[in-house]
Amino acid sequence: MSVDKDRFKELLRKNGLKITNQRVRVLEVLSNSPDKHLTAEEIYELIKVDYPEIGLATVYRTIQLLLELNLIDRINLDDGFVRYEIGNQDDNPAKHHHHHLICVNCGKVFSFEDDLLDELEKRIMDHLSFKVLDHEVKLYGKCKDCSAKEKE
Amino acid sequence: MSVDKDRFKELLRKNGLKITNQRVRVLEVLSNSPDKHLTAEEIYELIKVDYPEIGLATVYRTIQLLLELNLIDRINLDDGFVRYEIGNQDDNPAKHHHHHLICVNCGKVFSFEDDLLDELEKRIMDHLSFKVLDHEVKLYGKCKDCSAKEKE
DNA sequence: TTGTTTGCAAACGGTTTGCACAACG
DNA sequence: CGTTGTGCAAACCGTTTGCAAACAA
Repeated sequence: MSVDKDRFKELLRKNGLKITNQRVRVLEVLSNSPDKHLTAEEIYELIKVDYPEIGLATVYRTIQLLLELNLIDRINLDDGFVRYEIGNQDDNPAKHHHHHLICVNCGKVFSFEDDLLDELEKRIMDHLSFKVLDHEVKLYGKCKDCSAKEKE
Repeated sequence: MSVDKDRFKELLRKNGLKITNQRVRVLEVLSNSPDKHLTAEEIYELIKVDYPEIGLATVYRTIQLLLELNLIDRINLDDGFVRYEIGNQDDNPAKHHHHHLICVNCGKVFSFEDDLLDELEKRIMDHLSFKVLDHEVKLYGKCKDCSAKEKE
């Protein structure tokens, strides 16, 4: 997380952008809750606890910035909110977003890694001449807990 | 398409819903342009050509209805519009949505079928005890035409 | 200092909703 | 006829934007 922050500051400098308290705090909140899939509003509320002066618009603008710098990923669960999570730690761009399991019962989101899609991408490349650069996979179903509860 | 319409009318009747011109027309437009991934606004405009009295709110309400009846699928390309397309013709619910290839250059959307995900789902079931019911896969990349143009 | 960034509030835009009228069954 | 569906316009709500003040470099 401290590593993140340094990389972030360097990235800002490199792009002629200023290092502000607000920007650092947005990144911090996302770094400190990986796998939480926070909405803009949630990020805003979390920062406000220690830094009440921040504005929601700034959070949105910073999220935009972090997306452009490839530091965070956007997830859309089609529930009316766009969510964000800290991206891959390594520098390799355009590589291996993880996938999401969404419980249709309790709404919880689980992440997982799998390289099975590599083969799918190869197949598409061959059959359709479509060069796959990135992918997004969402699986909907019932999580362990909800399945268990159902049996009662 | 005429088959669709009959099945639709039957479904409406079965659920105590009324068969209206507006409902039939929304289904018709979607049936007549499979693989077009129309937005609500586009559906509205298409119907207005022959039926100018229709209201946009009715289109939205009918889309909602068609989703609940499992006759259409929702696709979100994260471009600010939700899109809709006619669903699987066969009656089998919760089975085999196709996947989407989205060209990051020209925005065109291609559909394809692949059952490779079945294995992925099995793997998840085993490892995470998560029961997968449905999935959504989006692959972003460059289509044949855009790749070709780039070489010039 | 000086150009970038921020907070505020107003605007935006796709979607939903309340209501009186229309029309399916 | 009674109940469901429709069109219209207003409301909604997450997100974006314009602008003057605040601040990093």
